[in-house]
Amino acid sequence: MIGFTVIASDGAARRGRIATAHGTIETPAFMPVGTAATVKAMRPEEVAATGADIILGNTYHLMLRPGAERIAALGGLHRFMNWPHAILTDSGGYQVMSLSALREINEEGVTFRSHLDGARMELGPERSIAIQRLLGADISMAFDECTPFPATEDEAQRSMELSMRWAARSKTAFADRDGAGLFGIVQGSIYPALREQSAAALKEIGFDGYAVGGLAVGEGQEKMFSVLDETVPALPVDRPHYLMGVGKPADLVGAVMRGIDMFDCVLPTRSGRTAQAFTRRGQINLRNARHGEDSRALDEGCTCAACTQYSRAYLHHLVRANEILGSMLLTEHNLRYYGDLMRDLRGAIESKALADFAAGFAAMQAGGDIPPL
RNA sequence: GGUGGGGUUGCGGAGCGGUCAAACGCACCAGACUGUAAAUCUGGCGACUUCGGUCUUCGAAGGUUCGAAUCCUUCCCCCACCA
Repeated sequence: MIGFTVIASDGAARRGRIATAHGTIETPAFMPVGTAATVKAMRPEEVAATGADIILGNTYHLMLRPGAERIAALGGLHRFMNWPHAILTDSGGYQVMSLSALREINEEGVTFRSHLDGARMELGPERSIAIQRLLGADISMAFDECTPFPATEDEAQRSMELSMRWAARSKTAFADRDGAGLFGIVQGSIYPALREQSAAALKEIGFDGYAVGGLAVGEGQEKMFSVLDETVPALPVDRPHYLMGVGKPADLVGAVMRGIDMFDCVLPTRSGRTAQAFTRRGQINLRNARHGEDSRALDEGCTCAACTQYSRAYLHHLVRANEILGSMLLTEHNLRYYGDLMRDLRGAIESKALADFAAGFAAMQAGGDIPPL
């Protein structure tokens, strides 16, 4: 059981708090992704300093290496990776899609061939929940299939219904405890009727929070928003709403306005390693030659180390030279930018100024980067 | 001075009579990344182009041939070993 309190709202947007065994999560919240028990290129204290109250871990990756039992024996994931704050673990459902070439799916669950060494292993609702318990997750996710896109309505329905049966088994397998919760995941691709059925099925089972999955998989922002418009109102208002795997800054703003409270996405961390910076003026590729002699800050409105202590020219050099510090600084900046964006969204909701904030945000993003020197 | 090996599109390096504007790697110019098989992947990379082609390139200059980066001659450089 985890607590959730809505302390302010603005339109469909909510400003809330989630209470877990490892601290409070201020929502709307962005959760950096730490798949393999590390937010890549970042030390945990640096991750926390970007404003993150909670990060993600991954059932599939951690069961392969180093193994859930080993992590449990070493005191759990929080202690293992030295992250004292909250952790949400993904169930492995995303890997059902992303590793589709390496798995077979049936009613019972999924048989994976390890991407590391080819070994066969089974993962289903019961095992996934057990692993998340061993890891010590504050928020566990129901085992689901992230429906690929595009999917016909028939395919989406079969996939969603399987996920709903798995959701019920996940709930049964979950041992409720103080400060820890289990979230269900709405599927149904881009079909409103399926989304509605899925939400109803989950509500019937009863979860501590409700996630929207199977989005940002190629359908486009407009379609994603329209699915949210139809889906979020069908979710219990007194429980957190989590949009899985999303997204770009503009996706977050639009989704918050539609009632989403939590996000996770690899974009800020992965892009940090591929020279892409998210800034108040939009996306910037630090690899581009135009930054080579630019002594200005990456984002003049940002207080992170990359922006206050280093120039674009230096970041460009680090990236070109393939230096690890480049990945570190850009990841830190991206996470800080995401953290700042969420902080500002929370403030805007509190002061009922979200629409204005969103307009200002869009104008800044559309304005583009500062002109080259 | 002698013997041998070599000079290829920014660099390294294939090619050794036609299918060569010339493999591949790097560098360079861009693009993509959305519950992480990702410090990854994709495209471009002589010039011009009405996108079908046209033109100029493989140290230099001559030559052989229907045709030369590839064969011959001379010259200019480089490397290794021997004096």
